[in-house]
Parts: sequence; C-alpha cells; structure tokens
Amino acid sequence: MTTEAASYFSRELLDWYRGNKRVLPWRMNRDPYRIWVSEVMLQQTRVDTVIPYYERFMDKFPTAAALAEAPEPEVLKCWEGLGYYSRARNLQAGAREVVERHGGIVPEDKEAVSALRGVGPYTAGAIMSIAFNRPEPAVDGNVMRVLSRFFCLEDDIAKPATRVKIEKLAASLIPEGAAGDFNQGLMELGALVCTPKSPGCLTCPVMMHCEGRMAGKEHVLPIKTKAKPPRPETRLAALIVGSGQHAGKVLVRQRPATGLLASMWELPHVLAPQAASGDDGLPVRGRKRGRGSQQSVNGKERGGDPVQMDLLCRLLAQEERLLVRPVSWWGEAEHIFSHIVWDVQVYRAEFGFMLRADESPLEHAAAAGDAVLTWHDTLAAESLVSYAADNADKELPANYRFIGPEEMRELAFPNVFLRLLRDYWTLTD
DNA sequence: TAAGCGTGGTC
DNA sequence: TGACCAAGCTT
Repeated sequence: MTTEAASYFSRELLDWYRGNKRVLPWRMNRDPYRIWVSEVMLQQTRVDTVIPYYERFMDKFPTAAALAEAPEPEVLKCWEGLGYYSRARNLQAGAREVVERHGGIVPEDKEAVSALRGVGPYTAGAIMSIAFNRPEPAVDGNVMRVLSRFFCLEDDIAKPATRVKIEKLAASLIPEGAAGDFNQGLMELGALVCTPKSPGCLTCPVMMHCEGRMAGKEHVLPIKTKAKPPRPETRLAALIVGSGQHAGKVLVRQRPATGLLASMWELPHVLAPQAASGDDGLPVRGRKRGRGSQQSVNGKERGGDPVQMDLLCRLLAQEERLLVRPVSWWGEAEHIFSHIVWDVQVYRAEFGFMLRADESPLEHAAAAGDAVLTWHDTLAAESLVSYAADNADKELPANYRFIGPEEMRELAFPNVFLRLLRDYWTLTD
C-alpha cells in the first residue's frame, strides 16, 4: 500500500460522504447517548428496520437517565421484534452505569466507554469518533468489505484476528479532524455502493485506485468462510385457554433471564425428541398458521398427531409441573434463528393445574394419578378436569400468567409467538 | 477461537 | 427459494 493511495482514499471518501450522506434520525445532532443507542440498534440490523424502533425508543427514553430509571420489561417491550434482546438489557445496564458512575453523562473517555455493557470495539470506536470526533477506528462488516476490496486483502473477515488487523489499517486512514465523517463514510459507502453482492464500482468515488477492482476481484472479495447451518428443532407448543376467572385468556410463560430469548414471553412449549419431530422428520407442509385442526394432512389424524400430543402432555408435566390435556392440532409456525430453526407445532389444550416449585408433586399424586400424564386416558382426563375445577383459583408460578390481548401490549414476545397469538385472537373474535 | 444470540430483506 | 447477510458483543 502506498501512502498516496491511502491519502487519496481518505480524501475522496470524505468528500463523497459529505455530499451523499443519508438523512437519518441519529444524525440530527451529536448527542453521544443518541449515537450510542443507534449504534447498538444497528448491530446486525438494517437501517430501515431500525428507524421506527429508534424513533419510539428515543421518544420513550430520551436520556441515559430516563433509560436507567425505566422498568426492564418496558425496555424489552420497546425492543420487541428487533432481535438480539441482550442488546436491550446491556444498553440499559450501560445507561445505569453512566448514571451511577458518570453523573448521567456519557464519558468522553475511550476506556470508560469501552467498559460499558454491550459496548465492544466497534461501538466504542463509533461513539468516540461520531459523537466526539476522536480518531478511533470503527470497524464493522461494511468497513471490512470496503477495505478488503480497496486494498485487495485476502484475510478471512470471519476471523476475529482480521478485524484487529483492519482496525489498525482503518486507524491509519482517518483524516485529521474528520474521524466521525470518515468512519461514517466508510460504512455509508459499504451500505450504498460497495455492497456485498454487486458492488457499484461505476459510481464509486474511489474506484480509480481500488486494488480489488483492478485485480478483477471485486466479486470474490472479501473472503469469508461460511457459517454453520442452523440445526432444526421441532417444538411442541400448548395453546391453553383458561376457564373461570381466566375465561378467554391464554396461558403464557416468561423465559429465563439468560440464554435464548432471555426474559421474553411465549406459549409453553417443549423440545420434541428427534424421532417425534414429524412423519418424516421434516417440517410438515400445507398446514400453515391459522385454524387447521380440521385438516388431515400427511397422514396425520384429524385432531393432530397422537404421538406429539402425548409427548407435549408428558414433557410439560415433567419439565414445568404443568398438567394439561392436549385436545387438537391448531397450527404451525416456523421461526428461524441464526443457529436454530424451530418448527413450532401448536396444540390446543385444556388446563388442568400447575404446581409451584415449592409444592411437592407427591401430595397431588393421588388426585392426578400417574395416568394423567397420558392425555387420551379418559379416566385420567376426568380426574384432571375435576381436580382443575377445585383449583381454579390456585396461584400460578411467577413466570406463568393467563393473559388477554390487553396484557399482550405490556409483555414482550418473540415474533413467532406474537404472530400465533395475534392469529388466535383475530380468529377468535 | 468458536459458538450463542433474532429478525427481515434481498437476489 | 434458499442462501446470504446487516452499523457485533459476550462467553
């Protein structure tokens, strides 16, 4: 790399950015809190997706102090549908740190910013350069792609070591006094011109000295190893409609505070063992969402797959101490994560009863009986129903609730369950 | 280092 | 239609 090429690149890119930058809500001013929120939302998320979330979030939590004071469920609800929910929790934790340790002002210090929860090398560099115009690199996927092409770098950008290398390069390119615009220019070029699939070299402000293009490699760069394919899982979910004081409401549960979809709400569901994942182990076709319980597809019984219904009943009892009687197949939904694909089979089920963690299952054994774990056992079902009638007002564990459409507006659900519940209430009305 | 962690758009 | 992938961080 020549220093001429480098200074050419920096100068042309900066000019191009200043003449072509998009008008975006987080570019209104240089409030570091606003920049911070935008950068966290933009992690692995497209600009168009972020904009409405950002507007709502800033409206509701306009300052670090406002975010710090908010109840976590409200923050999570505001993030609902955006994905990677640990970002929301970390952002709020970061805001609380800012309030407690920095008087509510985002510190202008690289180490202090980097120490905030959820702020990694990219976000720290973005905040320091965009909000404070400090000469720190902010290397994301765009920047790695743009620089890999311009300098014809063949390092695998999927490897962490490559990001470190490109950070050093990016730092060396920052023009005096223009860190914020330059860093944003790199990303803007990657987003608008130097795109992953078909780079717009003809309109690129730095095409004349682009080594990747000159080598004819603009379509093969950057080098990136493939990700592992997601593993398929069949999830058996229960749509449990309450009676008595819970009439018309649906039983939902909150997930644990860590791991996948942490603290989000959902229909109770269990992981089906491989063998019971469907007739042929593949997602069942032709039974998409909605009222499908009267259909008979792929050889399944009218009311649903007895093996899956039996499993659903047994596993909910074992894992959740939740006793229900699956009644009929209701619908299906697919949910695609980066690393897992859920095929969710939803069954309507009648509520029996639920034990809290501090209750011994033994004292209820007589009432329920072992056989109650088998949904199609008529005697068991009857004893379950009569037991349930006696325990209609029994308190649920803290992470379980019967809710109607109104309560849904306050609890955060992952999209797959949002869709299912909206379908249910729409079809029920 | 590699894996876990969401969702929707694109070609 | 199915890969690919988008302004990454944490463990």
